[in-house]
Amino acid sequence: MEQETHLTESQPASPGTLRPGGRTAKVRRAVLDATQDALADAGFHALNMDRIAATAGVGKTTVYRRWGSPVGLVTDLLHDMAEQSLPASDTGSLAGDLRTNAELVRATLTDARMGAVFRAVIAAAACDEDCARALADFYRTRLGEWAPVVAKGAARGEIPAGTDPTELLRAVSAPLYYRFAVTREEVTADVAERAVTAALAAARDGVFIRA
Amino acid sequence: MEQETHLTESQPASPGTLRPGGRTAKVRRAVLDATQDALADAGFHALNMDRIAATAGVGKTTVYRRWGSPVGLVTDLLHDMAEQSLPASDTGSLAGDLRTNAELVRATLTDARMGAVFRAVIAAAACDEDCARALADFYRTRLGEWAPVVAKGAARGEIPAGTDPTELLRAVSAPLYYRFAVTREEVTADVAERAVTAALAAARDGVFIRA
DNA sequence: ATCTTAACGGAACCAGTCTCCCATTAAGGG
DNA sequence: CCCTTAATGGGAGACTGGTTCCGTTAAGAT
Repeated sequence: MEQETHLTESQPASPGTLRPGGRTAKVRRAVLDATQDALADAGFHALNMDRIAATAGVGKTTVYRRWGSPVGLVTDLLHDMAEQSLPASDTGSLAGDLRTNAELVRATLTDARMGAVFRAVIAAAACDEDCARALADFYRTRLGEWAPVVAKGAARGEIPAGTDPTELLRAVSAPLYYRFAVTREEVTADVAERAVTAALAAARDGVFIRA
Repeated sequence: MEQETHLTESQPASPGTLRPGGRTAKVRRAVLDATQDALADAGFHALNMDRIAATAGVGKTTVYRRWGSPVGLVTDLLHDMAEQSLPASDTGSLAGDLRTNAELVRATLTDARMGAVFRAVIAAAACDEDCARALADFYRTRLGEWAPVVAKGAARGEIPAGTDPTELLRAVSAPLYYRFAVTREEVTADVAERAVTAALAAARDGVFIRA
């Protein structure tokens, strides 16, 4: 809603888009870094615009003007995270690739810093629609990066043709995130392994064939 | 942390435990109802102790004293929700029972009121350890109620003996909650159906046999 | 090099939240 | 039925987080 506010005022565009040179970019970097730090060691509820401005070494007016609110910060952080994509693996077998994927997700969620960030992001998305959209985009991007892995597996005949790649990938991630965010159980290597095995078993049975 | 505060003071116990007669119980009921209403139509970020007190027709001091903070309210609401258990189904086949379970979860998450409550609860749990524990307890309870359904299915030979009941149930719920809380995709009947089919396929393959 | 103005930053200001104090009500025991 | 005291309730005051104003800095154009 802050976003809307200054758009409807006399401002021609949202700040940072018209003159995104050195200073503006530096400010954004500092603020997003500070945001991630804050989320990592205090969580979303403790996210405070004022403190972010202080640790980023930036005027708090700037933070309020450009991001508007704590969820605004998280939303932009999410956009930033979506931009820096990391490539999918290629172990030669679908099972191997999915195992790598699951292990990557597990490592991220288990990592003290990244785990806290993801927790915060999920909480923020539960509070705000814009943030929810950014989160959805983030995962759409991530799943899209891994989809070719599944397609190749299908081409090799490891799973039936017509299997929906992202559907299989979701099946791998779901048990990990479910434990991480909902039941708050520990996400062990065992859980990741079982997620892969289960998803593959279902895929072989043709459960994920696109309708 | 509020909880701790008045425990360490001169108070002998937390309020409401020593004299839980008519009034105290009535206050709790009113406050928890108001909390659920507030979560349903404004979300967790908008949860406000002051307003809760007003709509519950209760002094705000009472709300602060007994619950301390918004997460405190949600935590207690969660305990309350865990207490009112609803029984598992018995359609005669494991597939049927799991389908009922998945459909129940889907209906809950899709329902405007309950969906909002669950979203809020997940957000709150991401912010606070006590609340996280309460959430974990809630699901431990729920899964425990449905475990017999799986055991009976195993006894009937629909899935291998030694299958971990709650593990199978988690596999059914995970894709629904993953979409609901993480990727924020729509939780359709189709998704629920596929979750059941996939979980069953994996179970038949012995993926969920207890180590 | 100079100019225009987008974007930043400091400080005062305002508002909504929480806390504390003390009077009032009623639960549970005799 | 009465007494003790747990628990509630109203209101004043403090505090923190957010907003606005206006002067300053430097990006991008000429």
